[in-house]
Amino acid sequence: MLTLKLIQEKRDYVIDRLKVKCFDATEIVNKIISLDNQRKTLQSDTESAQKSMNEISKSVGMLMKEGKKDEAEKAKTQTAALKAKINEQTNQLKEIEVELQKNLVLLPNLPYEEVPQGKTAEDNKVVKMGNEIPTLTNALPHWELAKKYNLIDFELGVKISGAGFPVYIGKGARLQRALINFFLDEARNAGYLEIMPPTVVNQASGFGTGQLPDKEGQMYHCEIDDLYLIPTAEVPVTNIYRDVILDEKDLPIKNCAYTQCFRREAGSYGKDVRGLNRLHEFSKIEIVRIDTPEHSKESHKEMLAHVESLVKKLELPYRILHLCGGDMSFTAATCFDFEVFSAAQQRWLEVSSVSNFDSYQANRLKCRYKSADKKPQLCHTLNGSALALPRIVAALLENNQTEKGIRIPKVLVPYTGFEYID
RNA sequence: GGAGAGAUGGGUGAGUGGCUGAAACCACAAGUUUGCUAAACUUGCGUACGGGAUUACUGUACCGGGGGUUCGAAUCCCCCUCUCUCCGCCA
Repeated sequence: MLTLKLIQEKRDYVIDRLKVKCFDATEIVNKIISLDNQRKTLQSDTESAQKSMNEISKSVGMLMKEGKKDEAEKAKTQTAALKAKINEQTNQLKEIEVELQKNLVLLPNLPYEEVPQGKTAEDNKVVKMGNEIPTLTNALPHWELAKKYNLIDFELGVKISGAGFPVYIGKGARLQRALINFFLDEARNAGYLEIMPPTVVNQASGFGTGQLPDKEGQMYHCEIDDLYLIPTAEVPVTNIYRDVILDEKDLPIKNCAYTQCFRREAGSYGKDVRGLNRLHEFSKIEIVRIDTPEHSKESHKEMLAHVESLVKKLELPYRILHLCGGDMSFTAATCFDFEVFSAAQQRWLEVSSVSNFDSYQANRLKCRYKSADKKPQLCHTLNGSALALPRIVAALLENNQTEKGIRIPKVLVPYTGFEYID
């Protein structure tokens, strides 16, 4: 969430910036400012009452010690009214703070200046394209290829779990493992520390990264234990730094993690969900960075370069989109999507989203850093997929189908141990 | 699942009603000394939100969370959560 300080000091700027996200913040911002001002007045008032109270209490102690019982009793009688006042005001303060908090979480993150104007995915700006789109004849979509070569059994998944939980078999399973190892190795070579986090998290973690309370319905929830299955490794890996004050010299922190990801995808159906296009469970390697405000943009560039190197090495036709204000997520300050072209479906498939959250997420997480003799200040957090497997697999299968089977990109062969799926 | 113990600052850990935002030690930072390193010594070292010339300084709150008793609570009482140990079960 945005900081109070920013809203107080740059009211008009905040409202103006949020217009890029097609969000009219005027009302909420005004409410927040008025609540905060009330809070300040009330707080000063309450604190001065508390001060008097503390002084009286102290004097009672002293008088008792000196054996002046009568005077002590007399002092005690002065406290009742004060106490009532303090109680009442403290309750009011709490109410105001709750209300303030409620309003604060309603405001999306401010988009950076360079974010394109626009409302929908149509307005996203293609900033780069790479690798040739292959021209295929009689190309099969990946779900048919998966059947033909016995790589993925979707029906079996339905039997065991339900739609959206495919079963990978033989070379299909090995391809998964190869991609996971390839992506992790690439990340490690780029300086990321490998983490293997839990895939089930508590409420506090869900709140920290912003899935809760707004996107509650997107996560699987184990009610008995009140735990959530993670929709992305971002959740556990970023929450490592919840309520943490880091040392400036430890930044930037660069972590990566492979996890299974679980998404309910409530409400989506139709041809978009065919095959591997949209799943309830899938594998993803995520890169996460914690950085200083001064360096986070540089970090973001490096992450984009890393993700681009992956799709390049996999020889997949790709394009990079700078998301417009309206299509960006609630929490992002700027975001680039990577899409690969799936030649049989003739569609671009999103395989990565690389975002800078500025201090928005850090403010929720209370993730701060400290330099020499300065006060702690909020970090910037960033993350991106590097990469999500299913759509990569869809594109690999479709684009590389040949007469003699499906060709594995050179860079993956050491990982798969085979050059063709046939 | 059964039984017990515990939760204090970055860490270890003292503290059974006021002089405790909190001893001591460790870690960390700055300085002094020594030819370097090390050692020794000195000093400093929590967070949040306020007030303030936004420097100095200063107020309030915070000892797992919430409530209560009291003029006054880290300390007493109640509830909750979590952690640890032992037993059982088990990958």
